[in-house]
Amino acid sequence: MQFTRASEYGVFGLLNLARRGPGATAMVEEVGRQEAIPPDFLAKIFRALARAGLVRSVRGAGGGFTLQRPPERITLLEVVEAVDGPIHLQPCFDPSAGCAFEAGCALCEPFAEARRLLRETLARHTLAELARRQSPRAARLTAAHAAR
Amino acid sequence: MQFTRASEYGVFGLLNLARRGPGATAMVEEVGRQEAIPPDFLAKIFRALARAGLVRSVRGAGGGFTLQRPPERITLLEVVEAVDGPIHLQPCFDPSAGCAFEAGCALCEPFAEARRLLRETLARHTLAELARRQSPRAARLTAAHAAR
DNA sequence: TTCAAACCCGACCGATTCGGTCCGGTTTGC
DNA sequence: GCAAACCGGACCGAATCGGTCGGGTTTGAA
Repeated sequence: MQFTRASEYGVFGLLNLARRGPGATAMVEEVGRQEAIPPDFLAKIFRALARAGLVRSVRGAGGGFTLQRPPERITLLEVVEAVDGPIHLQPCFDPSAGCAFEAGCALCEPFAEARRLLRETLARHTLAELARRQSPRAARLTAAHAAR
Repeated sequence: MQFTRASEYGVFGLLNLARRGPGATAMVEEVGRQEAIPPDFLAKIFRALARAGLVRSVRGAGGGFTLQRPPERITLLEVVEAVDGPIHLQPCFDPSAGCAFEAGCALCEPFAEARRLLRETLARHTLAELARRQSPRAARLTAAHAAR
């Protein structure tokens, strides 16, 4: 019952872009280094974010990634769903599985409610808000390491 | 981002017990048949529920399982956490993993909030309430099958 | 006292997902 | 035309999921 590391990395990656200010472009390599995320993996994640329209890719030399929208208009929910796919708490909520919301299933309602609340909560937080109190991950990691 | 089938089965299994009335004992085999759950798998799940104190096992001939508490005092949250383990939305919330709630991590707060809400929502629903509108799963499945 | 019913524990298994890595291809700026 | 950067997808080892199975223990009843 967890989100994946990929979606977490996705958030960190986008926050890194957000901190650079409006319209800034950065390479995956650099973002990955600063956030302590394997660059090849982050590249894959950014491609998913690009497909979801959260980020724009600029190909060729001097290229990189830019936020497609201002960070106050990108929510945590959008990021995690772009990377992990839509949130379904129950196997049977996934339409590709067979459940079909059987009539008389008492579980559907509570889980649907929980799902709605979870998504609303994540949707309330924007990248702009998070960026305000988020330092680069690599710096935090070395700080934590030093503290031991 | 889902609960497992095992926790879903756990709820169905306990609801089956609840519908039998206070103090009733039933064998895994029978519950499994009525709820269309592989009995060996359900047995494993019931053992987890027994370890969590939600259910009491009676060994030997004529044995089976009984609810350890009245169904109005068993919540959905307890059942799913007994089977799936505690809910952690982020990898880093799991103390066995390495994260340690690094200072400056903007993600911790929103995810902690989401987790709290999710758990509260699941905790609001009791087996008694669910049982009131829950028919056995096998019956629902054959009904759904017939409808096609 | 013996037998069978029922749970207990843990090993195992195939399929899928996770977390990454890598490689060949394409686009672009210089 | 060359190098920089993204693109797509194949691949890989480890872990998890959804079960299954076999052998052991407890218990009631004949």
